[in-house]
Amino acid sequence: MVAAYLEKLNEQQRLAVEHGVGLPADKAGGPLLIIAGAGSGKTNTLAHRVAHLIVNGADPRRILLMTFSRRAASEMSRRVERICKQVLASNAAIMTDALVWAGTFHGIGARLLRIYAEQIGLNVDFTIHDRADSADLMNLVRHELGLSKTETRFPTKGTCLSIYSRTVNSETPLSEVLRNRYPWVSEWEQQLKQLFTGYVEAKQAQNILDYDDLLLYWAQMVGDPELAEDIGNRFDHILVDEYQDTNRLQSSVLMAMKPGGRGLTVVGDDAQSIYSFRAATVRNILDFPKAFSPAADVITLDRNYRSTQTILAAANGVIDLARERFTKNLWTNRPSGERPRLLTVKDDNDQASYIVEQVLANRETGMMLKQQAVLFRSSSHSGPLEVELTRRNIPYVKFGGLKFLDSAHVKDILAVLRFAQNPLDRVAGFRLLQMLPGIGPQTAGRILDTIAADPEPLVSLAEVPPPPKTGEDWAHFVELLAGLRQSGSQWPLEIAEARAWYEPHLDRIHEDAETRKSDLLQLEQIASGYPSRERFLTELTLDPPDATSDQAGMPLLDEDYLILSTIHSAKGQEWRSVFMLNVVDGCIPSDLGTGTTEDIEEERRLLYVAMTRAKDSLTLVMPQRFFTGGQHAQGDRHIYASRTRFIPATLLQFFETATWPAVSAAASERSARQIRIDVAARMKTMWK
DNA sequence: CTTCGACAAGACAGT
DNA sequence: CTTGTCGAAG
Repeated sequence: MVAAYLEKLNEQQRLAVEHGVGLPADKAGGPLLIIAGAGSGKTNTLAHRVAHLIVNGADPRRILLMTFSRRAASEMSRRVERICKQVLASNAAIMTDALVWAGTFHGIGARLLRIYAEQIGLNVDFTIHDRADSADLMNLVRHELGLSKTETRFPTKGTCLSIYSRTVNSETPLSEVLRNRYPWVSEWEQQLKQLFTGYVEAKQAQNILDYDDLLLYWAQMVGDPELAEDIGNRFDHILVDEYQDTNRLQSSVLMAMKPGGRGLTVVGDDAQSIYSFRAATVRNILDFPKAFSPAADVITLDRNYRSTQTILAAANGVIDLARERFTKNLWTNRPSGERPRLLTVKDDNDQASYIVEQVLANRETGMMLKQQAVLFRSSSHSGPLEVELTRRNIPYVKFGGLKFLDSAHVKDILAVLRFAQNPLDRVAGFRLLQMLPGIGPQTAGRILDTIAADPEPLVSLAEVPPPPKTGEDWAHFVELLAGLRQSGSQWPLEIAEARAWYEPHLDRIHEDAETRKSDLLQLEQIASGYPSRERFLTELTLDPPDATSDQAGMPLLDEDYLILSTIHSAKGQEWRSVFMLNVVDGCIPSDLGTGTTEDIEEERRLLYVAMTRAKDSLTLVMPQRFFTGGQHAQGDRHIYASRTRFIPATLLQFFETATWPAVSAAASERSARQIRIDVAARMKTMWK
């Protein structure tokens, strides 16, 4: 007999859901790997598995569910609740609300570290640095060590942090990382070691963890057998989504928590591995089964429910050419539709015009804007399209690229809060102090040194002699921080105080103060949703709002809007109609950093991921003239691009090739000429 | 000694 | 658009 809520699953999905549930105790809960192809109902299957566990008596508080983003975690919780409702009726909400351990690896790591802080000699009040803060700190150390003034150029702060991060996340010796990924900086190995030592010391002195530390400390923590057992025993079931995009460090953590693999389920698809630049390794998923004895069971979901037969055939064609393949091709029962379009246009302006025209035409046939998406390799590629959409008054939301939190004024306000939370945080303090007139790097550094020596840094701040040229502003600043230090319980109010203090400086520093002020109001709005300053800072750092929609002026949620997204941010999503920009060599594969074969292979998987997002209609657009980056908007540096190497002539059979606009080039040139105003004639009549 | 404004050269993807 | 460097001015 099959429970009603499992009836809609196919045979493989049901096997994955029921695996180990209801078996005799010694057989139950062995490790499980689910290879889930694109559109194979992965999220649904995982949600059913969680629900099935709960319905069969598992304690939801003892289930650890790790996903790639917070958004994915809350989506999963929602689905689990819906499924449980069919069985548990009104109790379902209570049960699934108890599903408290759902989040990203980093988020879960931060929570566990706060719980176990004392036992591992960590100050529980640590603050977390995001990528930019970490890079700034790296830069401070870099200057202190005199590495910024070397004869030949020392790598920039960003590169240094990337090297550090990769070394940590891939659990690989520095020399090897340099040899394989950064050969051009290998001469600096000794200096890098020195820099990284200084960086680690600085973090510890300032009570700061960076993203990598959340995993690294976690891994160290479970390296102790007693702690490993204690932490592992908190959870009866651990489920990990998107396993192909985890790195060595993450898999080490998992293996230490569940050495025998009991209660461990991982889900992923090696064909969709697109995060190796972040040290993710496809080996995790490939080596998972034999990491245990007896080996983990493997269940493959290869039936695609998303795309039409024709779209799937083209996507399969692309991934078939991959150098290494581990999973088989997807199949579907969905009927064939139109073949995907492979469209040639003149340049990126035409590309934008075409997409706007097509999107509007689709909407005429009843396809909401929300059911359509435009994907691109790199955030900057959507520029001309965004201009055109704005001009034609078409609402859109963009995922990926510049973040709300990356804008200077938002960082400034957050620095106020971070400094109040952790006065040892030099990056925040540096940023804050230098906002005051008359204070530069030197003075700021001296002040921070002085107060860091005091057990109550914020109290000693009041005793610092006011810098001569800062005037009134110094008193205001001291007053603000004294207030923030005391008003711990007045949480959402604090951010208003910080804003009130900041706005005069904002006016002084930035031209476009008004638009920035509305961003700050927005930030205050977001802040009011969190219970405390500490939670706000932690969660905002770990899970930044990921669409520009979170900024002021976003379309309301019930409005219709077009989706613009980088391919990376499109992971796990689907739309009826998908357009992809710049399907040309130099763009995909990107001409930056595509030295190695592995890099190229990853770009191929990116194209595959993009194509498999489409349900009914897929259009790949190829501008012949492609403007290269690194120049002003009006610059004219461009390349004559050719079709991406991932769609060689042998694959053209899967596509409908076309050119747009359909009219001849000469005709379009003429009509363009007619639209122009006759400036010369106007000049002649100007003085009459 | 320090700050500050002006100027010239790099940039991807994102927890 | 940011970051490093320069020279002028306090």
